[in-house]
Amino acid sequence: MKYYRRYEAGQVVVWAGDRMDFVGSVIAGMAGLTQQLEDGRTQMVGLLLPSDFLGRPGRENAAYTVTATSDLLLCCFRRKPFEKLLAETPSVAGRLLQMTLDELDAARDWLLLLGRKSAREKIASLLVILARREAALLKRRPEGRISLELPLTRDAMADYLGLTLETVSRQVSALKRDGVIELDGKRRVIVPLFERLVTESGDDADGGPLS
Amino acid sequence: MKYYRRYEAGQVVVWAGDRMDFVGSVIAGMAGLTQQLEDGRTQMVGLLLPSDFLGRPGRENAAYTVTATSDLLLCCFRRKPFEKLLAETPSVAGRLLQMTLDELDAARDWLLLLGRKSAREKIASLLVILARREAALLKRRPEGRISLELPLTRDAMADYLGLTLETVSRQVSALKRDGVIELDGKRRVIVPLFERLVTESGDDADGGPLS
DNA sequence: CCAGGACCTTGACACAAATCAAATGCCACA
DNA sequence: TGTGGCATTTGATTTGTGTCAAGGTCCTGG
Repeated sequence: MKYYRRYEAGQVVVWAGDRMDFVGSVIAGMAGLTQQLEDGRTQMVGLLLPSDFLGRPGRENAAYTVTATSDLLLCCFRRKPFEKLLAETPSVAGRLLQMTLDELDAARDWLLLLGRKSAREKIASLLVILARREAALLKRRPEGRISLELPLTRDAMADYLGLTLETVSRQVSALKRDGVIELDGKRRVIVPLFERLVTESGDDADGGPLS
Repeated sequence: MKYYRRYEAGQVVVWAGDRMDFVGSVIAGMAGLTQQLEDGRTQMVGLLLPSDFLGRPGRENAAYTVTATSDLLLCCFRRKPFEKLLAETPSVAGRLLQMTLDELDAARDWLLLLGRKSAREKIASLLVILARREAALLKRRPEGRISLELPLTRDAMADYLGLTLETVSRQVSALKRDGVIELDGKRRVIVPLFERLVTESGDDADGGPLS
């Protein structure tokens, strides 16, 4: 009933509209949920990091295209048995409800970002979120000097932030020039002072309790 | 345990951060969930229409400010008893999970709108959504000539669409000039051909099954 | 009937980000 | 050691939307 699936960076896990008869959760790596208009404009609408849930119980066909943005390891269950488990085990249903509500909150924060933030604030916000997510797995809170993995191409970042890849590149360069971040290769970012990055992100919320 | 609350257009139901010890569902009217950056930039992150659920079980304090955008009638339950009911009645929990998943899908469609659509497409999309929601309550599918209520000020529309109220006004005028819509007063919109409006909205999806 | 205010529309101009176009760096592989 | 391919950076220019400002419409209450 439980099994693993592995994908390389760039591989598609499922296409929007295709039948999907498993659900799963991310063990390692990162995946993006993507929507498109017919003329090709693309928006990433979800970022799946380790511990995130993939799939929707009670739905036959995937609503979004899921792509591995880095090498990805999923822990999967066949959908039907999982739905049975869900119906029979209130604690599992309750857990899934809480996770879904958290995702909804995250999506709503993202609405604020897409609707009202400048390009520079968007980039800073993305880095803040990745840092917080990474720290949360270790039950820590990011502060001071930190280093973080950026398992996304400029293009994927642009799709996530509602920008073009040129604008992403320019703003990353600008943040580097202003000393907010340093780059170690293309995919590792050093943040000399996390609090500075949070200021640049526009929202001064402290990231909430460590739940 | 169950009771009603009534609000006038413009009234605040709860402020973000305030204690909220009830949950509820919308009977009539419309409400908006709103987020803000400290410098005052505002983004509406949810639109509550009749049948929508308000509040989050297991959370003491409201995450968003809720404002009635038109006269509003809520059916409310005290939060604690509701949480007890939720824990004891799997069918209620299941129903709430489905509703939350639907809201998440709606939020994700909204991400695409905010990230990638032009101002004109945003306005058209909002009208399409309102028309579909109104029709769905009557188990119908909008087509041909339709008329719909617009229980939002230009300012609220701007907050929802990630635009300024001036741009909203200009684009509404442009859609009228191009014959896509007609106005009957400030708050009632006639759509001579719904399919045309859908084309203007950018996504050619047919709105899915009538579920 | 007029005054005041809330909401909306329109115009002129500014600016952030998109678009179009090269150039550069980097890595795998012959 | 070179070569081709790909992601990224940088530059020049355009454009859609924001900003600032003025004027209009409609409703309410004196």
